[in-house]
Amino acid sequence: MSASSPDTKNTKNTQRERLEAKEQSILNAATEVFTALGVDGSTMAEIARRAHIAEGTLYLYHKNKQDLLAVVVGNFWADLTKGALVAVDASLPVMEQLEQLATYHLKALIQQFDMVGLTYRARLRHGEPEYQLPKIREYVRVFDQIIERGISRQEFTEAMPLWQCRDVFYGALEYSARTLLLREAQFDASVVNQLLVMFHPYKTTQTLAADSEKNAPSTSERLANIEAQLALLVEREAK
Amino acid sequence: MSASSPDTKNTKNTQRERLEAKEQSILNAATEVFTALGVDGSTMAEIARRAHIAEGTLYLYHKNKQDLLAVVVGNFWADLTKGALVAVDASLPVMEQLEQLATYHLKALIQQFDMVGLTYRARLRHGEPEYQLPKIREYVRVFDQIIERGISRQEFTEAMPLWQCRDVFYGALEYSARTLLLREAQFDASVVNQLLVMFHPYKTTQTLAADSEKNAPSTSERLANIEAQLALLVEREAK
DNA sequence: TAGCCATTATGATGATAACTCATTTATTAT
DNA sequence: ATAATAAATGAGTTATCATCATAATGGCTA
Repeated sequence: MSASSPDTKNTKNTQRERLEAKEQSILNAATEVFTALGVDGSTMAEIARRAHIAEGTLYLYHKNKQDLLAVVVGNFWADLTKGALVAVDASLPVMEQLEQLATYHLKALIQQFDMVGLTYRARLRHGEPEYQLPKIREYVRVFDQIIERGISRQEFTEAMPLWQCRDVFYGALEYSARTLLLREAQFDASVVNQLLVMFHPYKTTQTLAADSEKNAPSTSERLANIEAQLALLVEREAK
Repeated sequence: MSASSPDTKNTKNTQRERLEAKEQSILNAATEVFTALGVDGSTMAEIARRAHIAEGTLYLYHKNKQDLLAVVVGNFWADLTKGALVAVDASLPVMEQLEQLATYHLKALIQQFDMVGLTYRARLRHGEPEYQLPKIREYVRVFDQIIERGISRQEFTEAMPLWQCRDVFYGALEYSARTLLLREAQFDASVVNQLLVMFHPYKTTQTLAADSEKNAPSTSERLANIEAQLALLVEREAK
C-alpha cells in the first residue's frame, strides 16, 4: 500500500505539498529578515535569497512587501493565541486567569519585542485609518472571554466597559515590556501583580466576601468598588 | 541709528533670521506631509516643494529623512510638554492633577493620533535597540513630578514603583485613544475616570482620612450614604 | 513513453525616490 | 568694488520595489 500512494507518506511529493513547503520557507525567511533587519533594512532580494528562490517568485506568493509583512505578523499573533489558550486555565477564578494571561503576554512580548514594532508597521495600510489586523482581534478575544466568564460567574462587575479593561490591560503590559527591555531587565512578576491589584476594585462583593474568609477586604477597596459603580451609573443617568 | 542697523527691527533681515525662518518652513512642510501621507508615502521632493526650496537644500538642514522625521516628532512632544504644564495645577490634590493630565493627554492623542504612528517610526534608529526620544522623556517627567509631589505630600504611597505607574497610565491612555478613534468616537471622560479609580488603592490612608473629614461623618457613614445613592440609581436604571 | 498544456519560476528591466556633489548664487568683509 | 565665504541648486548616482516576457517544470492523455 505504501507503493501505491507515494504521495501520502513522503513530504514534498505532490505539487501541493511542494508549494506549501515553499510558502513556509518564504515565511520563515521573511520572519528572520524582518526581525533581524527591521522593515526598512530588509530587502525583497535578501528574503528571496534566504528562501532559495528568485526575487520574482516572491511576488507569486505575496502581492508586495507590505502584504508579506502582514502575513508574517498575522502568523505571530495566531501562534500567540494558541499559546494563550493553553496558558490560561478557564476553571480557575477570574483573577487567576488574568494573572496567567498577563504573565504569558508579558513574557511573550519581552522575548519577541521586534514583533511589536513589525505589528505597528503592518497596521499602516496606505489608506489612512489605522486598520486592525484580524489575527490580533482573535488574540484579544482570549482576554474578553475571561472577563465575560467572570461576569457570568458573578466574580467580576460590569462597572468598567470591557473595552476599557482591555486597553488598560494590554496598554500597560506593552509599555511595561518596552520599559523592561530598555533597562535590559528580565520578566518581572511585580508588573503583573500590581496590574492585578488595580483590577481589584472591579471584583464583585461576592468574590470579596469569599476572599474575606482569608483576610478582611480593605475599606478602600470597597469604597473604590462602589465609587466605580456609582460613577458609571451617574454617567449613564446623565443622558 | 535706524539706518545703521536695519537688521534689528524687521523680521527676516539678518541671515540668522532668514535661516531660522527657512528651517521653520521646512519643519512645517515636513509635518504637513508626514501626517497627511505617512512616512512611506512622503517624499523628500514633496517636502522640498512645499517648503519652496530645492531638494538638495533639505540636506543642508537635515542629514536624511529619518533625521527630519525625528525633529518633527521631537517638536510635537516638546509642544505637548508645554501644554501639559499649563493644563496641570500643581497646587491641587494629586488625584486631581492626574485627572487633568490624563484628560489633556487623551484629548491630544485623539486630536493628533498620526503623531503617535510617526513617533513609532522615529524611534527606530537602524541600530536596533529601540531608542527613546529625549523630548518624550521630558514629557513623561510631567507625570513623574506629579507622583513625586504626591509622595512627598504623603497623598500617594510608594507601593507601586514610579515606572510601573507611568506605564499603566500612558499605556492605557494610548490604547484607549486608538480604540476611540477606531470607533470614530470623541473624547470620553469615563476613560479617564475609570483609570483614576484604578489608582485609588495607592492613595495614602492619610488622604483617605482627609477625604472623609470634609463630610465629617465616619467612613462607615460615608459608605452607607454612597450605598444608598447607588441603590437609588440602580433602581432608576432598571426601567 | 512521448508530447502537449497549464502551472510555476526566473532575472533582466523599468520606475521611483533617497541622497550626493560640482556648480551657481547670495552675502559678508575688506 | 572685489574677494572670500556661505548657502542653494538640480542633474546625476545608486538602491530597491515591482513587473513581465520568457523559460522550465510536471501532470496528463494517447
